[in-house]
Amino acid sequence: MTSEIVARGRPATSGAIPTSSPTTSADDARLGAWRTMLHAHSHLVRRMDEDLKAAHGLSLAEYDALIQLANSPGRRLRMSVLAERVLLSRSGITRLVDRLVADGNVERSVCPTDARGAEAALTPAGLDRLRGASTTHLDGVARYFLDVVSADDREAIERGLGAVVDRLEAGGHADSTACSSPGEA
Amino acid sequence: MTSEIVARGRPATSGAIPTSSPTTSADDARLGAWRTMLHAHSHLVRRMDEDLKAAHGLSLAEYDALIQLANSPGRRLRMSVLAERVLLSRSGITRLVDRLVADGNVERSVCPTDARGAEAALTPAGLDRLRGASTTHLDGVARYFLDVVSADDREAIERGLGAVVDRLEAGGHADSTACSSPGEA
DNA sequence: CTCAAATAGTTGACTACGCAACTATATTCG
DNA sequence: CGAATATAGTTGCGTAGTCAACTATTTGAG
Repeated sequence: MTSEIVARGRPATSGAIPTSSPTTSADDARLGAWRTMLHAHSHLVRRMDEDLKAAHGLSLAEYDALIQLANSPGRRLRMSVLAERVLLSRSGITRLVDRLVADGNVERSVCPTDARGAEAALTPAGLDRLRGASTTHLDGVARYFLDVVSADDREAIERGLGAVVDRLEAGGHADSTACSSPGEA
Repeated sequence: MTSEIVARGRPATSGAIPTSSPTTSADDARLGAWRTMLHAHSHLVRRMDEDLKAAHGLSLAEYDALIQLANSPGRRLRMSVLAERVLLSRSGITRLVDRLVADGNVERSVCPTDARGAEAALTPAGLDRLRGASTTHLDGVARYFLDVVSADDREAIERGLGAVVDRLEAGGHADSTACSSPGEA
Protein backbone atom coordinates (compact mmCIF):
# COMPACT_ATOMS: atom_id res chain seq x y z
CA MET A 1 0.00 0.00 0.00
CA THR A 2 2.42 2.57 1.18
CA SER A 3 5.39 0.89 -0.39
CA GLU A 4 5.15 2.56 -3.75
CA ILE A 5 6.07 5.84 -2.13
CA VAL A 6 9.66 4.79 -2.08
CA ALA A 7 12.52 6.96 -3.20
CA ARG A 8 15.25 4.38 -2.71
CA GLY A 9 18.13 5.76 -0.82
CA ARG A 10 18.24 8.69 1.49
CA PRO A 11 16.25 11.85 0.71
CA ALA A 12 17.68 13.64 -2.26
CA THR A 13 16.37 17.05 -1.41
CA SER A 14 17.66 18.37 1.80
CA GLY A 15 15.77 21.57 2.21
CA ALA A 16 17.92 23.82 0.13
CA ILE A 17 16.80 26.07 -2.65
CA PRO A 18 19.43 25.65 -5.30
CA THR A 19 19.38 29.02 -7.04
CA SER A 20 20.96 31.75 -4.98
CA SER A 21 20.14 30.83 -1.44
CA PRO A 22 22.76 31.97 1.02
CA THR A 23 21.73 30.14 4.16
CA THR A 24 21.88 26.72 2.72
CA SER A 25 25.20 25.77 1.29
CA ALA A 26 26.72 24.44 4.49
CA ASP A 27 23.59 23.10 6.11
CA ASP A 28 22.77 20.70 3.35
CA ALA A 29 24.23 17.58 4.87
CA ARG A 30 23.02 18.20 8.39
CA LEU A 31 19.48 18.69 7.20
CA GLY A 32 19.37 15.04 6.25
CA ALA A 33 18.78 13.95 9.82
CA TRP A 34 15.75 16.18 10.04
CA ARG A 35 14.21 14.84 6.86
CA THR A 36 15.04 11.30 7.79
CA MET A 37 13.25 11.74 11.05
CA LEU A 38 10.17 12.99 9.28
CA HIS A 39 10.22 9.97 7.01
CA ALA A 40 10.81 7.48 9.75
CA HIS A 41 8.11 8.97 11.89
CA SER A 42 5.60 8.97 9.10
CA HIS A 43 6.29 5.37 8.16
CA LEU A 44 6.40 4.10 11.70
CA VAL A 45 3.26 5.78 12.86
CA ARG A 46 1.29 4.75 9.83
CA ARG A 47 2.35 1.17 10.11
CA MET A 48 1.77 0.88 13.84
CA ASP A 49 -1.61 2.49 13.47
CA GLU A 50 -2.54 0.21 10.64
CA ASP A 51 -1.46 -2.92 12.51
CA LEU A 52 -3.24 -1.91 15.67
CA LYS A 53 -6.46 -1.04 13.90
CA ALA A 54 -6.43 -4.21 11.88
CA ALA A 55 -5.79 -6.46 14.84
CA HIS A 56 -7.62 -4.70 17.65
CA GLY A 57 -9.64 -1.80 16.33
CA LEU A 58 -7.59 0.76 18.21
CA SER A 59 -5.79 3.72 16.76
CA LEU A 60 -2.28 4.40 17.95
CA ALA A 61 -3.48 7.43 19.90
CA GLU A 62 -6.21 5.43 21.58
CA TYR A 63 -3.76 2.71 22.41
CA ASP A 64 -1.42 5.26 23.84
CA ALA A 65 -4.13 6.71 26.05
CA LEU A 66 -5.02 3.27 27.37
CA ILE A 67 -1.39 2.55 28.16
CA GLN A 68 -1.04 5.80 30.03
CA LEU A 69 -4.09 4.98 32.10
CA ALA A 70 -2.92 1.45 32.78
CA ASN A 71 0.36 2.77 34.07
CA SER A 72 -1.21 5.25 36.41
CA PRO A 73 -2.16 4.68 40.04
CA GLY A 74 -5.76 3.53 40.17
CA ARG A 75 -5.65 3.18 36.39
CA ARG A 76 -7.06 6.67 36.17
CA LEU A 77 -5.84 10.08 35.16
CA ARG A 78 -7.07 13.63 35.03
CA MET A 79 -8.02 14.66 31.55
CA SER A 80 -5.38 17.32 31.29
CA VAL A 81 -2.63 15.02 32.43
CA LEU A 82 -3.71 12.45 29.93
CA ALA A 83 -3.69 15.11 27.27
CA GLU A 84 -0.07 15.96 28.00
CA ARG A 85 1.00 12.37 27.96
CA VAL A 86 -0.72 11.55 24.72
CA LEU A 87 0.54 14.71 23.09
CA LEU A 88 -2.89 16.06 22.40
CA SER A 89 -4.70 19.30 23.13
CA ARG A 90 -7.37 19.44 25.80
CA SER A 91 -10.15 19.30 23.31
CA GLY A 92 -8.39 16.52 21.47
CA ILE A 93 -8.28 14.39 24.59
CA THR A 94 -11.92 15.09 25.34
CA ARG A 95 -12.90 13.60 22.03
CA LEU A 96 -10.48 10.74 22.19
CA VAL A 97 -11.82 9.79 25.60
CA ASP A 98 -15.35 10.13 24.21
CA ARG A 99 -14.49 7.40 21.74
CA LEU A 100 -12.90 5.20 24.34
CA VAL A 101 -15.92 5.59 26.58
CA ALA A 102 -18.25 4.77 23.72
CA ASP A 103 -16.30 1.58 23.16
CA GLY A 104 -16.41 0.70 26.83
CA ASN A 105 -12.67 0.90 27.36
CA VAL A 106 -12.77 3.86 29.67
CA GLU A 107 -15.13 5.48 32.15
CA ARG A 108 -15.39 9.11 33.01
CA SER A 109 -15.83 10.26 36.58
CA VAL A 110 -15.73 13.54 38.40
CA CYS A 111 -12.59 14.25 40.29
CA PRO A 112 -13.24 13.97 44.03
CA THR A 113 -10.92 16.79 44.99
CA ASP A 114 -11.88 19.24 42.28
CA ALA A 115 -15.41 19.33 41.02
CA ARG A 116 -14.61 20.92 37.72
CA GLY A 117 -12.09 18.26 36.90
CA ALA A 118 -12.82 14.94 35.25
CA GLU A 119 -10.95 11.69 35.36
CA ALA A 120 -10.72 8.95 32.81
CA ALA A 121 -10.47 5.47 34.27
CA LEU A 122 -9.62 2.27 32.46
CA THR A 123 -12.40 -0.32 32.62
CA PRO A 124 -11.66 -4.03 32.97
CA ALA A 125 -12.75 -4.43 29.36
CA GLY A 126 -10.34 -1.68 28.41
CA LEU A 127 -7.55 -3.43 30.21
CA ASP A 128 -8.27 -6.64 28.36
CA ARG A 129 -8.37 -4.84 25.09
CA LEU A 130 -5.11 -3.19 25.94
CA ARG A 131 -3.39 -6.42 26.80
CA GLY A 132 -4.18 -7.87 23.43
CA ALA A 133 -3.17 -4.73 21.64
CA SER A 134 0.07 -4.33 23.52
CA THR A 135 1.59 -7.47 22.07
CA THR A 136 0.80 -6.19 18.60
CA HIS A 137 2.25 -2.84 19.39
CA LEU A 138 5.37 -4.02 21.16
CA ASP A 139 5.93 -6.43 18.35
CA GLY A 140 5.73 -3.58 15.90
CA VAL A 141 8.17 -1.43 17.81
CA ALA A 142 10.54 -4.36 17.95
CA ARG A 143 10.23 -5.32 14.32
CA TYR A 144 10.14 -1.95 12.68
CA PHE A 145 12.36 -0.05 15.01
CA LEU A 146 14.47 -1.91 17.53
CA ASP A 147 15.50 -4.76 15.27
CA VAL A 148 16.82 -2.38 12.68
CA VAL A 149 18.63 0.09 14.87
CA SER A 150 21.82 -0.78 16.65
CA ALA A 151 21.93 -0.33 20.41
CA ASP A 152 24.38 2.53 20.05
CA ASP A 153 22.26 4.31 17.53
CA ARG A 154 19.20 3.75 19.64
CA GLU A 155 20.92 5.37 22.57
CA ALA A 156 22.06 8.24 20.44
CA ILE A 157 18.53 8.70 19.21
CA GLU A 158 17.19 8.82 22.71
CA ARG A 159 19.90 11.18 23.84
CA GLY A 160 19.81 13.46 20.82
CA LEU A 161 16.07 13.68 20.44
CA GLY A 162 15.70 13.87 24.17
CA ALA A 163 17.78 17.01 24.07
CA VAL A 164 15.52 18.37 21.37
CA VAL A 165 12.50 17.73 23.55
CA ASP A 166 14.15 19.42 26.50
CA ARG A 167 15.05 22.37 24.40
CA LEU A 168 11.54 22.83 23.09
CA GLU A 169 9.78 22.12 26.34
CA ALA A 170 12.08 24.30 28.36
CA GLY A 171 12.33 27.55 26.48
CA GLY A 172 8.71 28.28 25.58
CA HIS A 173 9.79 30.29 22.61
CA ALA A 174 13.51 30.73 22.33
CA ASP A 175 14.12 34.05 20.81
CA SER A 176 17.37 33.65 19.04
CA THR A 177 20.56 33.16 20.91
CA ALA A 178 20.54 30.10 23.13
CA CYS A 179 19.25 30.71 26.63
CA SER A 180 21.04 27.89 28.44
CA SER A 181 18.04 25.73 29.26
CA PRO A 182 17.40 25.42 33.00
CA GLY A 183 16.39 21.74 33.05
CA GLU A 184 19.51 19.99 31.91
CA ALA A 185 22.14 20.71 29.34
CA MET B 1 0.13 28.61 22.22
CA THR B 2 1.14 25.03 22.01
CA SER B 3 3.42 25.23 24.95
CA GLU B 4 0.90 24.28 27.57
CA ILE B 5 1.03 20.67 26.41
CA VAL B 6 4.33 20.15 28.10
CA ALA B 7 5.16 17.22 30.38
CA ARG B 8 8.41 18.23 32.02
CA GLY B 9 11.05 15.55 32.04
CA ARG B 10 11.53 12.40 30.03
CA PRO B 11 8.56 10.13 29.35
CA ALA B 12 7.74 8.20 32.48
CA THR B 13 5.70 5.51 30.87
CA SER B 14 7.52 3.40 28.43
CA GLY B 15 4.76 1.36 26.90
CA ALA B 16 4.53 -1.38 29.46
CA ILE B 17 1.45 -2.57 31.28
CA PRO B 18 2.58 -3.11 34.85
CA THR B 19 0.23 -5.82 36.00
CA SER B 20 1.05 -9.18 34.54
CA SER B 21 2.21 -8.42 31.07
CA PRO B 22 4.74 -10.91 29.80
CA THR B 23 6.09 -9.19 26.73
CA THR B 24 7.17 -6.07 28.45
CA SER B 25 9.60 -6.62 31.23
CA ALA B 26 12.74 -6.58 29.13
CA ASP B 27 11.65 -4.09 26.51
CA ASP B 28 11.02 -1.28 28.92
CA ALA B 29 14.25 0.59 28.50
CA ARG B 30 14.50 0.21 24.77
CA LEU B 31 11.04 1.59 24.28
CA GLY B 32 12.27 4.95 25.47
CA ALA B 33 13.78 5.77 22.14
CA TRP B 34 10.48 5.21 20.44
CA ARG B 35 8.59 7.46 22.82
CA THR B 36 11.27 10.09 22.70
CA MET B 37 11.01 10.15 18.95
CA LEU B 38 7.28 10.71 19.14
CA HIS B 39 7.79 13.57 21.55
CA ALA B 40 10.55 15.17 19.58
CA HIS B 41 8.62 14.90 16.36
CA SER B 42 5.51 16.37 17.85
CA HIS B 43 7.33 19.31 19.39
CA LEU B 44 9.47 20.00 16.36
CA VAL B 45 6.71 19.87 13.84
CA ARG B 46 4.40 22.04 15.90
CA ARG B 47 7.02 24.64 16.46
CA MET B 48 8.23 24.75 12.87
CA ASP B 49 4.68 24.97 11.63
CA GLU B 50 3.86 27.71 14.04
CA ASP B 51 6.93 29.74 13.16
CA LEU B 52 6.35 29.34 9.45
CA LYS B 53 2.70 30.26 9.62
CA ALA B 54 3.35 33.26 11.81
CA ALA B 55 6.13 34.62 9.63
CA HIS B 56 5.04 33.63 6.15
CA GLY B 57 1.55 32.15 6.21
CA LEU B 58 2.76 28.74 5.06
CA SER B 59 2.18 25.46 6.80
CA LEU B 60 5.10 23.12 7.11
CA ALA B 61 3.57 20.81 4.52
CA GLU B 62 3.05 23.65 2.10
CA TYR B 63 6.57 24.80 2.66
CA ASP B 64 7.82 21.32 2.04
CA ALA B 65 5.92 21.08 -1.22
CA LEU B 66 7.38 24.37 -2.42
CA ILE B 67 10.88 23.23 -1.55
CA GLN B 68 10.42 20.01 -3.45
CA LEU B 69 9.25 21.93 -6.48
CA ALA B 70 12.09 24.41 -6.23
CA ASN B 71 14.59 21.60 -6.19
CA SER B 72 13.16 19.88 -9.23
CA PRO B 73 14.18 20.44 -12.84
CA GLY B 74 11.95 23.13 -14.32
CA ARG B 75 10.63 23.78 -10.83
CA ARG B 76 7.82 21.39 -11.58
CA LEU B 77 6.76 17.93 -10.54
CA ARG B 78 4.10 15.39 -11.31
CA MET B 79 1.42 15.31 -8.67
CA SER B 80 2.16 11.78 -7.63
CA VAL B 81 5.86 12.40 -7.28
CA LEU B 82 5.18 15.43 -5.20
CA ALA B 83 2.86 13.36 -3.05
CA GLU B 84 5.61 10.85 -2.32
CA ARG B 85 8.11 13.53 -1.45
CA VAL B 86 5.79 15.40 0.85
CA LEU B 87 4.64 12.19 2.51
CA LEU B 88 1.03 12.70 1.55
CA SER B 89 -1.60 10.61 -0.18
CA ARG B 90 -2.66 11.43 -3.70
CA SER B 91 -5.80 13.13 -2.55
CA GLY B 92 -3.86 14.93 0.10
CA ILE B 93 -1.52 16.43 -2.45
CA THR B 94 -4.39 17.42 -4.70
CA ARG B 95 -5.81 19.54 -1.95
CA LEU B 96 -2.53 20.91 -0.79
CA VAL B 97 -1.73 22.00 -4.34
CA ASP B 98 -5.22 23.49 -4.57
CA ARG B 99 -4.32 25.74 -1.69
CA LEU B 100 -0.96 26.66 -3.14
CA VAL B 101 -2.59 27.49 -6.46
CA ALA B 102 -5.21 29.60 -4.73
CA ASP B 103 -2.42 31.56 -3.10
CA GLY B 104 -0.58 31.99 -6.37
CA ASN B 105 2.47 30.02 -5.33
CA VAL B 106 1.97 27.21 -7.79
CA GLU B 107 0.42 26.61 -11.17
CA ARG B 108 -1.15 23.45 -12.44
CA SER B 109 -0.52 22.25 -15.97
CA VAL B 110 -1.24 19.12 -17.91
CA CYS B 111 1.66 16.82 -18.39
CA PRO B 112 2.82 16.96 -22.00
CA THR B 113 3.75 13.29 -22.20
CA ASP B 114 0.73 11.88 -20.39
CA ALA B 115 -2.61 13.56 -20.75
CA ARG B 116 -4.05 12.14 -17.60
CA GLY B 117 -1.19 13.45 -15.54
CA ALA B 118 -0.91 16.89 -14.04
CA GLU B 119 2.10 18.86 -13.00
CA ALA B 120 2.51 21.43 -10.32
CA ALA B 121 4.91 24.23 -11.15
CA LEU B 122 6.32 26.84 -8.84
CA THR B 123 5.42 30.40 -9.84
CA PRO B 124 7.86 33.27 -9.47
CA ALA B 125 5.72 34.51 -6.62
CA GLY B 126 5.93 31.08 -5.06
CA LEU B 127 9.68 31.12 -5.34
CA ASP B 128 9.85 34.47 -3.64
CA ARG B 129 7.61 33.31 -0.89
CA LEU B 130 9.72 30.26 -0.48
CA ARG B 131 12.93 32.19 -0.20
CA GLY B 132 11.58 34.18 2.66
CA ALA B 133 10.19 31.15 4.36
CA SER B 134 13.32 29.08 3.96
CA THR B 135 15.36 31.28 6.22
CA THR B 136 12.73 30.90 8.91
CA HIS B 137 12.64 27.19 8.44
CA LEU B 138 16.35 26.59 8.27
CA ASP B 139 16.75 28.76 11.29
CA GLY B 140 14.26 26.60 13.11
CA VAL B 141 15.97 23.38 12.17
CA ALA B 142 19.23 24.84 13.34
CA ARG B 143 17.94 26.22 16.62
CA TYR B 144 15.61 23.48 17.69
CA PHE B 145 17.43 20.51 16.29
CA LEU B 146 20.98 20.90 15.08
CA ASP B 147 22.18 23.13 17.86
CA VAL B 148 21.06 20.71 20.51
CA VAL B 149 22.23 17.47 18.99
CA SER B 150 25.87 16.54 18.80
CA ALA B 151 27.30 15.69 15.41
CA ASP B 152 27.73 12.08 16.44
CA ASP B 153 24.19 11.79 17.65
CA ARG B 154 22.92 13.47 14.54
CA GLU B 155 24.73 10.94 12.41
CA ALA B 156 23.40 8.11 14.50
CA ILE B 157 19.91 9.49 14.11
CA GLU B 158 20.27 9.65 10.39
CA ARG B 159 21.74 6.19 10.22
CA GLY B 160 19.37 4.54 12.64
CA LEU B 161 16.19 6.14 11.44
CA GLY B 162 17.37 5.72 7.88
CA ALA B 163 17.47 2.00 8.50
CA VAL B 164 13.95 2.17 9.86
CA VAL B 165 12.80 3.90 6.71
CA ASP B 166 14.52 1.34 4.54
CA ARG B 167 12.97 -1.45 6.50
CA LEU B 168 9.49 -0.09 6.17
CA GLU B 169 9.78 1.00 2.59
CA ALA B 170 11.35 -2.23 1.52
CA GLY B 171 9.32 -5.01 3.05
CA GLY B 172 5.72 -4.09 2.24
CA HIS B 173 4.21 -5.86 5.25
CA ALA B 174 6.40 -8.11 7.31
CA ASP B 175 4.19 -10.95 8.43
CA SER B 176 5.54 -12.13 11.72
CA THR B 177 8.82 -13.86 11.97
CA ALA B 178 11.39 -11.79 10.24
CA CYS B 179 11.54 -12.66 6.60
CA SER B 180 15.10 -11.54 6.06
CA SER B 181 14.13 -8.39 4.24
CA PRO B 182 15.46 -8.37 0.70
CA GLY B 183 17.07 -4.93 0.91
CA GLU B 184 19.42 -5.39 3.80
CA ALA B 185 19.48 -7.34 7.00
C1' DC C 1 -18.42 37.31 52.27
C1' DT C 2 -18.26 38.78 47.60
C1' DC C 3 -16.51 39.54 43.48
C1' DA C 4 -12.62 39.01 40.09
C1' DA C 5 -9.51 36.20 37.99
C1' DA C 6 -7.70 31.61 37.06
C1' DT C 7 -8.42 26.82 35.74
C1' DA C 8 -10.73 22.24 33.92
C1' DG C 9 -13.19 20.48 30.69
C1' DT C 10 -16.48 20.59 26.81
C1' DT C 11 -18.47 22.26 22.57
C1' DG C 12 -18.83 24.67 17.88
C1' DA C 13 -16.71 25.73 13.78
C1' DC C 14 -13.21 24.64 10.89
C1' DT C 15 -9.09 22.33 8.72
C1' DA C 16 -6.29 18.74 6.90
C1' DC C 17 -6.08 14.51 5.88
C1' DG C 18 -7.22 9.43 4.25
C1' DC C 19 -10.01 6.02 1.78
C1' DA C 20 -12.99 4.57 -1.69
C1' DA C 21 -15.37 5.68 -5.73
C1' DC C 22 -15.16 7.99 -9.98
C1' DT C 23 -13.38 10.03 -14.61
C1' DA C 24 -10.20 10.17 -18.06
C1' DT C 25 -6.43 8.56 -20.32
C1' DA C 26 -2.84 4.80 -21.34
C1' DT C 27 -1.47 0.28 -22.13
C1' DT C 28 -1.76 -4.43 -23.26
C1' DC C 29 -3.50 -8.38 -25.42
C1' DG C 30 -6.51 -11.02 -28.41
C1' DC D 1 -8.29 -2.29 -34.02
C1' DG D 2 -11.18 -2.89 -29.75
C1' DA D 3 -11.94 -4.56 -25.27
C1' DA D 4 -9.98 -5.32 -20.65
C1' DT D 5 -7.11 -3.50 -17.40
C1' DA D 6 -4.02 -0.36 -15.19
C1' DT D 7 -2.79 4.30 -13.84
C1' DA D 8 -3.23 9.63 -12.72
C1' DG D 9 -5.67 12.69 -10.55
C1' DT D 10 -9.91 14.49 -8.39
C1' DT D 11 -13.98 14.38 -5.56
C1' DG D 12 -17.41 12.78 -1.76
C1' DC D 13 -17.52 11.56 2.66
C1' DG D 14 -15.94 10.53 7.09
C1' DT D 15 -12.52 11.18 10.91
C1' DA D 16 -9.34 13.25 14.12
C1' DG D 17 -7.43 17.03 15.40
C1' DT D 18 -6.99 22.35 16.50
C1' DC D 19 -8.46 26.95 18.33
C1' DA D 20 -11.66 29.97 20.38
C1' DA D 21 -15.62 30.55 23.03
C1' DC D 22 -18.28 28.88 26.71
C1' DT D 23 -19.68 26.77 31.47
C1' DA D 24 -18.66 25.44 35.91
C1' DT D 25 -15.83 25.58 39.57
C1' DT D 26 -11.99 27.14 42.47
C1' DT D 27 -8.89 30.52 44.30
C1' DG D 28 -7.49 34.84 45.87
C1' DA D 29 -8.14 39.85 47.19
C1' DG D 30 -10.39 43.30 49.53
